[in-house]
Amino acid sequence: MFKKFEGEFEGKSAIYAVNLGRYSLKDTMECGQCFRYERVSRNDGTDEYITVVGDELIRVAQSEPGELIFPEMTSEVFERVAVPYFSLGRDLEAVRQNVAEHTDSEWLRHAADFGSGIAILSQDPWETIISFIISQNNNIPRIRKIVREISAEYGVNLSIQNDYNSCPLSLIEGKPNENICKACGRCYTFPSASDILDRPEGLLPSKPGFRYGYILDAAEKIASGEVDIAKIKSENSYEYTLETLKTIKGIGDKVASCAALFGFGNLEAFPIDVWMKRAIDTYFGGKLDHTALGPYAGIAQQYIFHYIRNEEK
DNA sequence: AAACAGGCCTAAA
DNA sequence: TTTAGGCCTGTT
Repeated sequence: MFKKFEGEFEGKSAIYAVNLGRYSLKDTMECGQCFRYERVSRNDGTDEYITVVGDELIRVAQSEPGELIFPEMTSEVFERVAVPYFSLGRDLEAVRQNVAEHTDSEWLRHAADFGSGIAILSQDPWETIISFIISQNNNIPRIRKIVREISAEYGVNLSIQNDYNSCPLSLIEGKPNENICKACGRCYTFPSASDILDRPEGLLPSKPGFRYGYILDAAEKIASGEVDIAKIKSENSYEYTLETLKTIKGIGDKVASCAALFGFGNLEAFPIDVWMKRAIDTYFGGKLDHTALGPYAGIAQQYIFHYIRNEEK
């Protein structure tokens, strides 16, 4: 189990989380499960990630194995936001082992070892739904751009509100500036469903294309309660999550299973996209029964995805 | 410049 | 029940 202690970082108070095993901040943030982070190179050669989780602007860096630093964070925010979001309580080695026990594939066991530093983030379900609607027939840089622009259009600028000096451009400019921040767009909260319904045309500048109607349908069904996020959570059933989400226009198996895995904590969810199809064809003889992979099948999916994208090439 | 990008919808067999 | 086109936009 990880340990927390309060310390200093660059002359300011910070939270340290240690004893995190093989936790890899880079692999966790960049394996494709989230779209709202910014990587900033620090003077000491390490990378810092800046992201917005709910109403909190989060800075985090990994300076050495098994240790994360959260600069300018209070203990309260750490416990309430960072621990669940970054899934710090999960024993990653136990997950890797569980996946290894559920497969005969030597290749998968190797991929699991390679990706054992990946943690599944606990992202906001609504934001996850919209993000993965946007992801369809799209590439990652553009997904990130659209999500960022929607946030800047509707959201609250936490950089200014909290008087942080932590957004990438403000570090250069000296302090947050409304105009610069609007152009940067990286420190804004994500809008609620009703924010979008109040002014749907605010989506247009980000050019979501044919996904525009899908986003609106999701906003309508969720704002009206026709799709009830709290109920999906309390049911805690992968099947129920999938079937409910798929009533939203523009959500099929792939998008629904991504939202289930990354937003609702259904760790047995196994999203199958073009990359997974290729991997299954190449390494599993064209068929893979993911239900046999156990309670962490979704993490096995991340191992596979991460491996083929980072090791093979 | 045609094809493709971490899909889904609709229409037609 | 399965299959083919089309779809916004941006990039190569």
